[in-house]
Amino acid sequence: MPELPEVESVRRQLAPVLAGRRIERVEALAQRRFDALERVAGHTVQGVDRRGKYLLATLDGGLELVMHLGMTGSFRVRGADGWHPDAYVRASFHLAARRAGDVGDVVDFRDVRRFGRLSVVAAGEYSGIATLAGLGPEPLSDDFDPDAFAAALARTRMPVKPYLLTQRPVAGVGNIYADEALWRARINPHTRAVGRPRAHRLWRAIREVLAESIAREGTTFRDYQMVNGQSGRNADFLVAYGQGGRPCPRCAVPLRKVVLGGRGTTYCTVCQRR
DNA sequence: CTAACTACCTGAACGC
DNA sequence: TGCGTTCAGGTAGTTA
Repeated sequence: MPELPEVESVRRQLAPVLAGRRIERVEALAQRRFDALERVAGHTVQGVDRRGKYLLATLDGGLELVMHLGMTGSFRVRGADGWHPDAYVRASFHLAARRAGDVGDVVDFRDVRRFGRLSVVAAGEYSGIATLAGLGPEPLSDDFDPDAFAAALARTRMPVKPYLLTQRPVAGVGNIYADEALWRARINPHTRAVGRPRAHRLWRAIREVLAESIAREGTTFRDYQMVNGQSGRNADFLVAYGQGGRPCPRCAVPLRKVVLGGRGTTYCTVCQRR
């Protein structure tokens, strides 16, 4: 489901729920993608940050809870916004009460397809999470440098779109925003040699499409929802992703949908020439 | 080390 | 209605 704008929207709602709270215990299914979750018990969340599509909760005692929503993951607070657990809750975090006498909240992790990941690691120790360890720069920070990005695109021999999806040249771009940014930058997704001028256009387009979507709290098609259960509002603004057959907003030629690197890919054959 | 495949899960939508 | 096929916003493991 979620790419950077969706994960950032979740982070903004999850951080105030978890920050400063002690996690008393976790109930979790024994799942391949859950690791050392029991270690969070008794630790207090100091803050919730984000890198790319990963949510990172810093805990006291030098621990860190790494969370990835996969395709269908979401967090909900039990009893809030009409949420009651269903058959797809895979883990539940029981938080200590804020004050003596209060009832502690329960944060549920719901994940239909079970591609989500929850791991407890020593703070900053990402060697067991290869994609996070090799993650590219944050696209909306000063660490995302246009010349370094151009150099990375020049180095690879992969087509540009699958390369973006590896998370190595830049963090947080998935299938939706790759199609949107390539359309905006007028770059064909199959291109293997992106020169400096086009790389700079793509650099800008990535920052624009992500920032615009964050402002609308992300793109909802089906599963993605925020901690309050609401949808993002960006779906109505997509011009490429999911728009195959519809006229290109720039040149009116029908957009083409193909499979590239195993992922559905939509682009304009006229204004995104090879 | 890179790049190409395949595997992991489940449900919704679609074709017959 | 029922059944089989395809697709889905993402990695992670294996192979060449």
